[in-house]
Amino acid sequence: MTVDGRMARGARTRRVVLDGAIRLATEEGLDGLSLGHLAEALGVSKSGLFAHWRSKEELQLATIDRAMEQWVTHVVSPALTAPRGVRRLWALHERRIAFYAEERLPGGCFFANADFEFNARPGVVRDRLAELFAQWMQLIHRVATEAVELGELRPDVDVRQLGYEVEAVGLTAVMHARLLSPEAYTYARRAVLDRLRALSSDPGLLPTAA
Amino acid sequence: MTVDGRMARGARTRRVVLDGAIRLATEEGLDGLSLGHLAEALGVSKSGLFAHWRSKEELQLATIDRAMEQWVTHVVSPALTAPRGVRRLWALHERRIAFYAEERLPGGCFFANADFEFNARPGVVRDRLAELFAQWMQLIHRVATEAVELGELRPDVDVRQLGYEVEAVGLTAVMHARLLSPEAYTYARRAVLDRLRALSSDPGLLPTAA
DNA sequence: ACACTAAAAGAACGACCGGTCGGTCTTATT
DNA sequence: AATAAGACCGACCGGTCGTTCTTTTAGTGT
Repeated sequence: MTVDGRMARGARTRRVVLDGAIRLATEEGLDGLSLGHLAEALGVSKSGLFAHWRSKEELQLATIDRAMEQWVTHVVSPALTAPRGVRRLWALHERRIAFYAEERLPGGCFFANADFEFNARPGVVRDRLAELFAQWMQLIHRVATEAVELGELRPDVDVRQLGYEVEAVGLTAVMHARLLSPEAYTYARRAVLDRLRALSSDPGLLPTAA
Repeated sequence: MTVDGRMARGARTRRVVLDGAIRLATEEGLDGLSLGHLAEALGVSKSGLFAHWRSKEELQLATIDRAMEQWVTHVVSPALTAPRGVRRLWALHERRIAFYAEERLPGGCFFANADFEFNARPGVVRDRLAELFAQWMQLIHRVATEAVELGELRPDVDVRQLGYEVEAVGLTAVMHARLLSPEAYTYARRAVLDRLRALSSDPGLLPTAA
């Protein structure tokens, strides 16, 4: 198995550009981001970007997919090491808040920002964001359902309702923390922890305080 | 008391322009909004806008203040007709969700969108948004505190924690409803109603179902 | 009728936008 | 050694951005 050095170089560039695009997009918006700024921030030429993506929209779609890869790496995968059930649901929320609090991205949450930016802008970018959002909610629902099936959450729990609440508390955290007070992270942890403990058949599975 | 027709005309124009700016900003973003688009949508000239605001930033600030007036008119004031206490807190949330569900604005919630757009953009616009956000949270805290003092909410309720949860559930509703499913409004109502009923000394003050 | 004032339009500006083009350099194929 | 392919650049395109300057229009007071 030989590696084509040209292709490898291109792949490396694409990764670097997309990571830069994610960072810049959290600050300027996914659409507000200009190719000139991006190229300048990365020390490449604007036209060089078009060698890898044929339009700004294509670059936006690639950026979204790359951001999801990062999200899976830093949030989803670590959470999946927790045992199935209520502990995994808690881990998912806990990891998300931790990811925000680490401030790995300069402008908060890529998806939260993009979802609010594009929820009223028809087009393929909005559609892709909606699709990934649906997948994310399905993940939450699945993990919650497992907790119910394992008997760790009360059988009358509405997983859609619970999923909405967990998502809402998590989504708000970054913005609230950045615009008003970092205490938001504490509130976000406690809100979900208290809720899950209240719905648990064995609260001992969860930590006592956030 | 005589009215100068010229000034009255100017004031009317300002109101019309700001209302248009609010609507357009929910779709294109408060910064993404261009003066050309705004002028065209209103059937006025771009330069005419500068007769009333000296820069785009000034217009953005005026738009924010006008949006807050609308928010007070449609959400806060109606909610304040409810009796002090837990019913008023519920009314505040209920009115907010209703305002979203009415789809009075074409692009969702002006403040939610703007807060996510500007939370990483230093400047006077961000500062003004943060200030209004703080005031809004203070209103929630005050109404919740009244409910505790009246004995309608359990005395050990942390109003900051509760306020965060109410705000999170409300903030998420529009985006979730628009991007994924209008059921979000139902979840948003039930989440807060269940929470308030659970913390109430007399759940009979609140409706039984959302 | 006239001067005065505020509102609004028109034309133009430099800067920047997304995007195209011809070309160079590097690497792989034959 | 010749050829092809991919990565990347500088120059440039038409168009739009926020902003300014000049002019016209509409309404007020004498």
